[in-house]
Amino acid sequence: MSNNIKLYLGDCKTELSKLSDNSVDLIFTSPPYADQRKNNYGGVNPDKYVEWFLPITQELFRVLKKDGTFILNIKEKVVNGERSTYVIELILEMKKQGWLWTEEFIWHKKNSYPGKWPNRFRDSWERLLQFNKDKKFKMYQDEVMVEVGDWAKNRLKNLSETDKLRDVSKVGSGFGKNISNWVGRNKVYPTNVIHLSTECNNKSHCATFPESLPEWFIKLFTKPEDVVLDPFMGSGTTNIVAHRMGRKTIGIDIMPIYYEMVKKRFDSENYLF
Amino acid sequence: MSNNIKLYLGDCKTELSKLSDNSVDLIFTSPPYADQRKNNYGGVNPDKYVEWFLPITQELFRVLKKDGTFILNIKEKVVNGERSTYVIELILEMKKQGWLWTEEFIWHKKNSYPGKWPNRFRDSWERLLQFNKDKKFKMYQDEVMVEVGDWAKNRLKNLSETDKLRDVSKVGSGFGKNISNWVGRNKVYPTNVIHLSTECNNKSHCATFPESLPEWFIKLFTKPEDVVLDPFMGSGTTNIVAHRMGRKTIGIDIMPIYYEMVKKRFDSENYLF
DNA sequence: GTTCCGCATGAATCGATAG
DNA sequence: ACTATCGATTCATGCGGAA
Repeated sequence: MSNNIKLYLGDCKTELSKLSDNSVDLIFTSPPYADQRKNNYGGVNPDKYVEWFLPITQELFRVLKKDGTFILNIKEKVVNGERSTYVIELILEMKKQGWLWTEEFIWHKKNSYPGKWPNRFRDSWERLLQFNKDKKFKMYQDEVMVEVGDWAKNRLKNLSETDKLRDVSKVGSGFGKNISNWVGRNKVYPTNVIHLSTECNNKSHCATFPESLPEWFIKLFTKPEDVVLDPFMGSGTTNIVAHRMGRKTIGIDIMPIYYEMVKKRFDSENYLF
Repeated sequence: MSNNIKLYLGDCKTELSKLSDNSVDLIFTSPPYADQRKNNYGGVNPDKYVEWFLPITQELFRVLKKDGTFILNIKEKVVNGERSTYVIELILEMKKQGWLWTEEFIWHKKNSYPGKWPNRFRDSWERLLQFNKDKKFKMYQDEVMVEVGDWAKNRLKNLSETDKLRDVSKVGSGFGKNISNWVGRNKVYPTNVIHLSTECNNKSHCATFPESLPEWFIKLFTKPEDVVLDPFMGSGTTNIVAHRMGRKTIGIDIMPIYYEMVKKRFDSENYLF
């Protein structure tokens, strides 16, 4: 097996204990949501979810480097007509473990699950919670710049001298001070809203998120040779993408079927194994 | 003053006590964010925010009709590099008051202004928390339908007779039975992600949200003659829009300057006052 | 080669029915 | 009463075969 790919079959918490302290640059994972994917994972009751997850986040805290980042993709389900609170309770409990809740990205799932109900629309977004161990963390913003949108083209092309010179926007928009820096650029930094569709085609391995989702965060928070961990590997999207991007990667899953599937996927992509 | 418009100058909690129980159909508001708008409201310390807000949500619970809805536009601020937790703590405390946290809409601010920070991107979304007193609440979904995506335009325009007549999809795709229902349809229900641009004119009153934001929720949760309340009126966007849409409206603000401004805005739109 | 069309597939949710 | 299962509902996407 290549030293750059490490796959573990077993309980997440147990397998994590085999990893060294401060050895991981980025944790990107999508744990089984409460009561979802029952067929594969047995399901976790919403009431027990926080209690079940906290020992794992404790281990993740240990293995993450001081300047590393933990991105948690999660969404609370509707129970009895109401949104469950296990996600927000989890945030509060993780803070007690020492985690800093630094940001919340929104993943807008353009092709959300269809359906119609008398008092609810389709749920078409998920949380990408960012946690860190320290206020200073590695972030390579230039790696994820995007083509400038039309609004900026229009907004900037007729910029008045007043606009360019004023120090602070009167309305506190944050546009004022450095506005002239933006003229002539065609790339801008993205926002904390990510628009992607899910990919679930006729393939045997149906990922819960598209490859471009971990790709975006791997570019943003790691450099080649850095270590990317997914403690709930599933079909291995995070690991495959990380490896393709020249990062080292670690994957853990309790289901033999997923463990074997990911091994096969690496083989089929002609990676040493 | 028209009986359809009631504006109160004073402390939110005090003024709310003048309203009858179960008399409001929709509460739509954007309270002063913690430590923000210091000049206008004196600012509320993030640590004290929940404590400060809970007596108000208690009164709001009292005045809201059993089948009414409370939409709370709020976003936690970043303090010392970390997201504050007062919003999620507020949700948990409001549940203890009897509120149901039924949904969380995302307002994607499409034209949030550029800016650069070393470890943070532009924040281009806000929470719109939906609370209800009862699982059964009024919701007029048909009022907010949107244009169908391209897929339907292409697929359905030349629907074959076989498609129109077949009872059950041969392969059980789940779409077969009622596919003929789609012929001629060009509107679909929206999702819980709302895409709107911010409006911020150079006027002295810079609205915290565009008119289309309260408009969307007023359409969704009320009918003409229903009562729409904004206990943190500010520049009065909610009230103006509600009145324009034939709803009764109640606005409260502690700042005389806002109170007078909203009165003037109603006057300038030639409403009886 | 391109475009068009059939089709399967979703981290879903509600209400009714069954144990 | 309380939980488990099932059918009905809905729409964006990419694949693959056909025109």
